[in-house]
Amino acid sequence: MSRASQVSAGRRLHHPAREEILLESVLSALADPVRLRIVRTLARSHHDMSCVAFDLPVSKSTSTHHFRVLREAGVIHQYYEGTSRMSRLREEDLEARMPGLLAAVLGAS
Amino acid sequence: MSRASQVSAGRRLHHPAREEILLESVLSALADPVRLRIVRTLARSHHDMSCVAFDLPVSKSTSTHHFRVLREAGVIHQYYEGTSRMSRLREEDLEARMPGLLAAVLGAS
DNA sequence: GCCGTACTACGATTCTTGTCAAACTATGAT
DNA sequence: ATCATAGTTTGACAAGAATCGTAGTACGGC
Repeated sequence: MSRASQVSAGRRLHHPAREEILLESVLSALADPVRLRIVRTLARSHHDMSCVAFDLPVSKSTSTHHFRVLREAGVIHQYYEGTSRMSRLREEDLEARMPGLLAAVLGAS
Repeated sequence: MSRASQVSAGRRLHHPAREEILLESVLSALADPVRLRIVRTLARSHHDMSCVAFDLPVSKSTSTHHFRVLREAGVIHQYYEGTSRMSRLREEDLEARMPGLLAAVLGAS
């Protein structure tokens, strides 16, 4: 395979465009305790985080699953940096599509 | 059975107290299309509605199920009026527990 | 090239959820 | 008492979601 491919097979990450982010998908994504924890941690940290930095109470493969759900719902953006996969909240996109939602979720008890 | 029981057996409705309303349960409750529709309809109507008034695309028993999920999550309050079961949004309780959430959900595209 | 780290993909399992139909209960009207 | 209306309950089923372990891939360093 040519060197033209910047990212090797199996390393492409799908993200919905801003307009494709759906309320229901976001709500489902946030309705899980593990994923809520990920989102809260990301919001507190103020910088992108690799998956290992989260210390989640589930196995690695389950972690991967939850990050994928968040990414495909449009809640987080992920990109590779070396062997790590970095995550950050898509705050602006979420604010544009459902104003106040993220703040309300993060602010709730 | 004595006349002391105001509401006959099988007609008692459990509602969580305000402090018992949990973010995760509310998010799960709102993450379903049928239930979101119920909530939006209630929010628009500005008065309590009986279940029949919703015209949902599901069977009666499925309706019952969805109203129960909303009630047990603390999203709606229900009470009997004749043979009807009336519903209303618990807007104040939701606002107290997770400020801005309901507005954000209702306001989203 | 080889190794370790970080993550992915697959398959299996188990749990939960949405759905329905059928039978039942409660209420109000006749 | 009978009936119609409105909703409940139960039991079943299918689909989906969360979980795991194992095996695999990608990258960086040696």
